[in-house]
Amino acid sequence: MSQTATTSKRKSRPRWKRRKDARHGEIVAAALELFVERGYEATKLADVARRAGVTKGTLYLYFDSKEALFKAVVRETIVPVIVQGEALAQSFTGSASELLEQLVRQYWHLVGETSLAGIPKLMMAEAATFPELTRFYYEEVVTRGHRLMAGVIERGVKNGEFRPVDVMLAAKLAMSPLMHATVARQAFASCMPEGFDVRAYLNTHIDLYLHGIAKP
Amino acid sequence: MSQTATTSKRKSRPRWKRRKDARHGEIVAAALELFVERGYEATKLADVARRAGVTKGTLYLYFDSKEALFKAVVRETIVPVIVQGEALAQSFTGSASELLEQLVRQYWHLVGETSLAGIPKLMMAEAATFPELTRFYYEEVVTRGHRLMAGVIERGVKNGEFRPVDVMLAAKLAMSPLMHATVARQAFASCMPEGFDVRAYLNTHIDLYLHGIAKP
DNA sequence: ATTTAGTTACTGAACGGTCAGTAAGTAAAT
DNA sequence: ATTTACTTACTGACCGTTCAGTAACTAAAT
Repeated sequence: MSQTATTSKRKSRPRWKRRKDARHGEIVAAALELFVERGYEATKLADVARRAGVTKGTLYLYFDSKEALFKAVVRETIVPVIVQGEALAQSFTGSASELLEQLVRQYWHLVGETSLAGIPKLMMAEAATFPELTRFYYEEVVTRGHRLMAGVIERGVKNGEFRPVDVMLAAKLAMSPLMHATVARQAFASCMPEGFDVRAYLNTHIDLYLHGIAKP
Repeated sequence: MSQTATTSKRKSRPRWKRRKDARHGEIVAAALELFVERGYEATKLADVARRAGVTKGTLYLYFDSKEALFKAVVRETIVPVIVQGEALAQSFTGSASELLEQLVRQYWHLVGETSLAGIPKLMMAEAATFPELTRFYYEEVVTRGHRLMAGVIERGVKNGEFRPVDVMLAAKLAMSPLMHATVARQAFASCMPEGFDVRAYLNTHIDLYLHGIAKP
């Protein structure tokens, strides 16, 4: 114990910095990772804090409770994706088939292969525990996503590309292989050594689906 | 307080009964319900015990630990379903299209609308926490289910009913709308007042899928 | 039949580790 | 010198697990 613990000696760069603006986002990002990895209950706030580069007490300067942090994670990370999808559909000028394919691929690009892929699994797992958040998610993400896809299919039905179908059901069936792949990949990642070929899976889905719905 | 608590007076029926043979199954059933409702961590053994009609201590006469109980729940409830599916495929004599439709409907009959519907959601949610159980589930349920369906599709390809496709991918795509519906219904039950029409969903899936894979 | 000695399924209370939340104190910034 | 972002040390409740004790049952002995 020579002089290590002495604070008297200046010069050593500060042990921590004040970074008010950055903390919120960093904590949410850290929490997202851990909630996805371990689930809500099994995630310890001390671990979230460490991964975010702060200590537990700091979390409570930015979030009221563990539950509030969880809700922030879901609300702040998922909605932007839907907005992008809606923007794509808005600006697209090609056929309904092409747009449907674009949306499927964009979903995978923006969600399936990013850290957001954990959110659907997380919501499924914790839905019963947070009814109010679940309603938010169901309306602002699930239903909104289905409506987006239903609009595309309706376009296709109206212009004669697609058979007349229940557009809402057809929309759900266009999405469900994506959703299930997203969730299953999270859960069974360790069981799929060099995991299953997503590109081929998406191609086959698009192929089968468009054949299935196409007018004969 | 007339004479209720007196033990001196015989005739009052016993406060509890010895029912060794029934306990195991009753505890597993209670645990399944609660694990599905609340997730593994949030499920308290005291609640499991109460629902099973015993006390906490009794659980430890039948299971070594909370984790052991969880594993027993998954292993003992899900495997029989696969066995039934394989039996159906074995004995079936009609076309591949008809068998595929039968399997889809039977899955929903045996899993989707029974208490077993909670298991897939549970496994997705807790997979990361129990790697060894997850491997078991992935091999004995997921992969086995996919192989079953792949066999049916291969039949259809060989006898000319279906287009030549990657049978394993096509199998996954036949199952994924079912799996996703199973999980989503568990999670969003409260958000779907008088929930979505499963019969129509299945019909549309079968229709779109068989049109998609049929030889032109 | 009734007593009695023995077995075991089950209870209930207590223990000890864990962790969300808190508050007093410290150091960075202005 | 003052403010405040952040740390550190602490608390209280919760819950999985344990185990000494008890009540239900069994059958041998009378």
